[in-house]
Amino acid sequence: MKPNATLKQLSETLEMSISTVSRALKNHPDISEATKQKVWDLANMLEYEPNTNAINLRTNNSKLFGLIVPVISNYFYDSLIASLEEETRLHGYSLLILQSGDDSIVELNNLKLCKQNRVAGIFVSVTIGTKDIAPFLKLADNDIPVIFLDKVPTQENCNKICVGDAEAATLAAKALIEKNKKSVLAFFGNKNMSISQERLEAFAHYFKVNAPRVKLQIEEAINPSEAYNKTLNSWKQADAPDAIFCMSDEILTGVMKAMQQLKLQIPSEVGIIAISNGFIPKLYFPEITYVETSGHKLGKLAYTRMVSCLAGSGFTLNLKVESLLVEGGSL
Amino acid sequence: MKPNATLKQLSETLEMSISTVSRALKNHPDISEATKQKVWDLANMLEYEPNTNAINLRTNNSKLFGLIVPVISNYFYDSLIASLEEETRLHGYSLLILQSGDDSIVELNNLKLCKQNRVAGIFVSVTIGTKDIAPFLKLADNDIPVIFLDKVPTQENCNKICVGDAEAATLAAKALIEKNKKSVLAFFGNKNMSISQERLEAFAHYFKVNAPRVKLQIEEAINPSEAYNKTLNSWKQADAPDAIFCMSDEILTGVMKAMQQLKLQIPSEVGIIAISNGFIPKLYFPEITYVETSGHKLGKLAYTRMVSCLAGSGFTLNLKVESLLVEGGSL
DNA sequence: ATGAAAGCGCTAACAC
DNA sequence: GTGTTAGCGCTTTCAT
Repeated sequence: MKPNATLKQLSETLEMSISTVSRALKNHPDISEATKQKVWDLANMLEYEPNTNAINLRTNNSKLFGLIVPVISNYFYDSLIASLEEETRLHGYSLLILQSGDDSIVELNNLKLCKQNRVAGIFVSVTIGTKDIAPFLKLADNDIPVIFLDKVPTQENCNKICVGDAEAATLAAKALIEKNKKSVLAFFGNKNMSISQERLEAFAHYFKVNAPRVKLQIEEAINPSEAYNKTLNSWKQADAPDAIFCMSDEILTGVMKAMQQLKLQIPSEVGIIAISNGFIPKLYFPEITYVETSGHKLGKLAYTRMVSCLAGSGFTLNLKVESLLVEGGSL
Repeated sequence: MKPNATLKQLSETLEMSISTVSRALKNHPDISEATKQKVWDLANMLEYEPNTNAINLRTNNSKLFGLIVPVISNYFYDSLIASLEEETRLHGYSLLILQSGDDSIVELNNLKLCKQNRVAGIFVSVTIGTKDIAPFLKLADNDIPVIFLDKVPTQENCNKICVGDAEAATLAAKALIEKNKKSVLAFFGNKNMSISQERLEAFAHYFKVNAPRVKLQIEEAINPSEAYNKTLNSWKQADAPDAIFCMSDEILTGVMKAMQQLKLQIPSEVGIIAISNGFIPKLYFPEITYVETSGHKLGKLAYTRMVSCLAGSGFTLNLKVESLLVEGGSL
């Protein structure tokens, strides 16, 4: 067990003061080239690595962000996380990633962990059961920015970055109408989630205004198998739909499984469109037409917003990442 | 900007010494109940949170592990990471997750970050280009265990946890033979990766020994579209295979896209079997039969091994997570 | 150009 | 049962 090298150790063997060594290592202009050289040589030889804990303690700030998400392994979050991790790392920060498992108690514990680690800022995608966001907002007192991502609270006075739910749903509705679909089976997720509500409202509204005669069958599907079963049921009825809209990848997978079972031809017998991150739609033939809601873009945007907040942006902002239609061959 | 509460602050307003406060907060038996009560009350009121940096500095150890992976967003890693994060967190540790982007320079930088943060141990899945693992092995000098995961180096003298490549491939081969398949198209990934080599070798060997008359067509597919194209090509030939083996999810997605395009009936016209984490196979109808290589199990096993190492297990170990056949309806 | 010294927040050995 | 003290590794002000 060889302990890590320290400034003290370097200073002793070099017979210099700790401050000189410290300055040399950060290329302080006051230090002579000769001294720097000696210091660097020994530091390299001993594989000196500065102790982040000591630095953070001394300087009272850290290059660490916290990220709290319901779960890492998910159609959407994995790309969001990947993007956020990369963005922070490339800017000299690290990311402490914590899963809440969609449990608000765990979420609060994770928040505590972030505080104890004196993170410089927090990104959080709240659980479905998070009612009280006061614990998060209180961080503002300590100048710790909090950026809510994707699953955001309904309150107004906070920084939020989300997918443009209404915009995405509207784009999908528009595409369906343009393809002249007459009977659309539309799946939305858990009714209690704002994401479902907003997508549903915008979707239904667009049809009402622009194509009131299209038959709209709205269904709730809280998981793939529910989407699967409800799709199969629809084809047991007399008048099957000529298009299906899937609010999420989760739903899309269930629907597509049913499509395969029913051996339906896409798009000739039935058109499919989804709102998605883009990975799942590309698994099928033909590839599914989808409105992209990019986790990657969301991560980048969130980081940018964090930087502004750190720089002292006083107000709160509600940002949306733009959606766009990606044509597959399914509609 | 309200700074965080400190022991000093508490001790001053309570007119006690810092050590008393510190002891009270950790329920040291020496401290009277009355004192503890007072301390806790104030601590709660002021939302005192111990400063992890100070603790780590003082105690010279941290409750932090590092995890270095090529990429977070991946068929396999996301579940591995999720499992590892959960496991560590439930045991009081945090996980610093770093992506190398499959770049060995970045990987080395990430390693440095881990050192600077004085992590208690490191999990790493090396990049495809990582030749020299000396920088990792050197951590043993500092009593920092290193556990290689999944993508492991070929050297022997290190702790490795991987999927049982040979076992998984053998199980798949066995299943194909039992189903009496006569002509198998088998896809393997990048030939330079040990994972491909080991799976291929075991697979081919099992056929050679147990069913030498089965026609085996071995193909390399380094991404989904290559698997897709080569599958399409196979059906342009006169004698199409009666089964396809996919070494990975990545390959499976390409193959299945081709299946849909060719409108082949599974399993009547062609049987499919894959080695997979389990998510992708369940997207299709019928669900794909696969040999499970679980990222979840791998994560748990890795954590367990880390604990042993921390407890002083001197030797190195090469552990494999068991594979098992999961029957879908595709074979 | 270099050094001395204080102090970040905390723990723990040693007093009493 | 509580207080005193030293020190973890580092930065930074103030001297020289």
